[in-house]
Amino acid sequence: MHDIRAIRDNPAAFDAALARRGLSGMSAEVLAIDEARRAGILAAETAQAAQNAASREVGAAKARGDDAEFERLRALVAEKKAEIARLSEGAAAEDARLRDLLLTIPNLPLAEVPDGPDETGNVEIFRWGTPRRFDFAAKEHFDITGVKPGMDFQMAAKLSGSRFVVLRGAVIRVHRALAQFMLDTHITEHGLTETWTPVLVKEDAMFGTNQLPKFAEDSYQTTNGWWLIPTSEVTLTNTVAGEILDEGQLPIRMTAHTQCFRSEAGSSGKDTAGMLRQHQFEKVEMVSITTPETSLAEHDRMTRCAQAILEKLGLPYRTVVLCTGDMGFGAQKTHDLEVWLPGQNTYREISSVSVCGDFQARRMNARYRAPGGKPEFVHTLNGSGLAVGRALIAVLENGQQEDGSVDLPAVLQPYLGGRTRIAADGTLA
RNA sequence: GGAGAAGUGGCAGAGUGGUUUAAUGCACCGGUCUUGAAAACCGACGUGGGUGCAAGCCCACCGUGGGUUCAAAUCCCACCUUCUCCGCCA
Repeated sequence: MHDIRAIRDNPAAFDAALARRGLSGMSAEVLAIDEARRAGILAAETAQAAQNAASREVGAAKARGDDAEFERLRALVAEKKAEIARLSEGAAAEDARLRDLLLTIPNLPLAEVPDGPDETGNVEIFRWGTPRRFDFAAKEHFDITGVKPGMDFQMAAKLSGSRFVVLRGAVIRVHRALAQFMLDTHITEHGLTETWTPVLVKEDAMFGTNQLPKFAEDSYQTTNGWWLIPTSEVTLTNTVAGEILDEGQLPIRMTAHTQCFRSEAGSSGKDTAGMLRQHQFEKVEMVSITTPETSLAEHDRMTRCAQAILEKLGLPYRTVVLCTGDMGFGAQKTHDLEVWLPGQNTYREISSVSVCGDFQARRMNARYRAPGGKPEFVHTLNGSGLAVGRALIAVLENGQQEDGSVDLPAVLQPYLGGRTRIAADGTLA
C-alpha cells in the first residue's frame, strides 16, 4: 500500500511511475478522496472536542451540586451527539474509501527496472551452464519412458480433475529429495531459518501480502472463511504483521517448504500438459525482513541463494530482470530464474525473487525501531528457492537418456540411498 | 467440542462510572555527581490520525467489534486469544 503523504507531496512522480507500468495516473482521484477525508476528519474531531469540553463542564456542575446547570448542559451535550455520529460516519466512510482505493494500486517500479509492455521487455542479466546437446529427440518430462510409471495424470483426474497429478515410486522420491536438498542447503549454507507454517490463513494475511483484494479469484477459500495459501510468502511474511521489531533482530531470513494452492483462473489453456502448472504444488520459499537500507543488497543475496540451488543441481538457467510491464503487483523489482527445459527447447520460470520495499509492510503494519528512534516500516522480500515440481521437471528432462532412463544430479544421492538414476522401467537404480 | 479464569504501555502491575492529561516500579534515553563506572538524584519517556511556518493544539487507542450513559479501562452483549480442567484425536 502506498503512503498517502508521498502521493500528496509529489503526485506527478506517482503518476509517472504508474505510467511505467502501463497504468493511467491515479493521483487526482486519490487526492480528491484524501481531501474529502481530511475535511471529514476535521469536522468530526472539532465537534468531538466541543462535546468533550462540554462533558467536563457537566461533571464540574454535578460536582458542585448545581443541578439546574447540570441539567441544562446535559441536554446540550445530548443534542450534539447525533451531529457527531453523523460527522464521524462520514469521515470513516471517506477513510475507508481511500484505503480501498490505495489497496488496489500496485507498487512502483524502482528507477533501474527496465521499461516494457510485457515479458518481451525482460532483460537477461546472467546465464549459467550450457544446455546439453541431445543426439536424440529430447522428450517432455511426462513422455520419458522411465518417468511414465510414476506420474499419473489420469488417476489424479479421477480424484480431483484436471491440473492435478499423482506421483509414485522413484519420481516422488526424487521430488521429496529435491525439497529436502533445497531446505538443507538454505539452512546450512545460506543461513535461513527453517519454518513450518499453516497453509490455511485468515483473510488479513492475504491482504498483507497483496493477494487480496485484487486477486481473490486466483486462490481458494474454505466455507468458513480461511484461504489456502498460494505461496508460503503469505505466512512467512505475515509472521511480522503488526510487530515493532528491534533493529538488531533484522534481517530475519526464513525458508519454508509447503503445499501451495492456486486456482489459476486466468490462465486456463496454458501449459495444460504435464505438471508445469498445477492447482496444488510444493514450493520451498524464502522470505527476508530487512531495514530499508539493506533490502536491495538482500535482493541480490536472495537471488544468489536460488541460483545456487540450480547450480548444485547442474541445471542450466538464466536470470532476467522483469520489466515494468511484467512485474507482479507488490514488487519494486523482480529477478526471474528460468531453467532450461530440453523437452520444450526453452527456458521456463522456476523462481521469482522480488523486493517489495515497504509496500507489504504498510499493509501489515510491520515496523522496526532503531535504538532511540521512531518506528519505521520494514522492507520485505520473497523468492522461490525453488518451485519443487518444476525443479523435478527440469531434473527429469535434463537428465533423460535415449533409452528412457534418467541420470540424476549427484547432490541428490544422499537423499536417494546412494542411487544415481531412474531406470527405463521406472525404478531407482 | 464442554466448563472455568484472564487479556492495561518494552516488561511488571494498580485502577469497578466523572475532580484535565492511565498510579507506581523496572528497563531504555538525556543530565547532575564521579578519574571512569555503579549508586543516588533530576528530567524525558507509547502508537496512529488531524491541524499549524513553528512552538504547540486537537482526536482516537486499556484484546477486537458493538451497546448503555451527559460521561466507560471501569457497566452490558458478541467475538478473538491465552491459561486450567474435561472430552476427542494424528
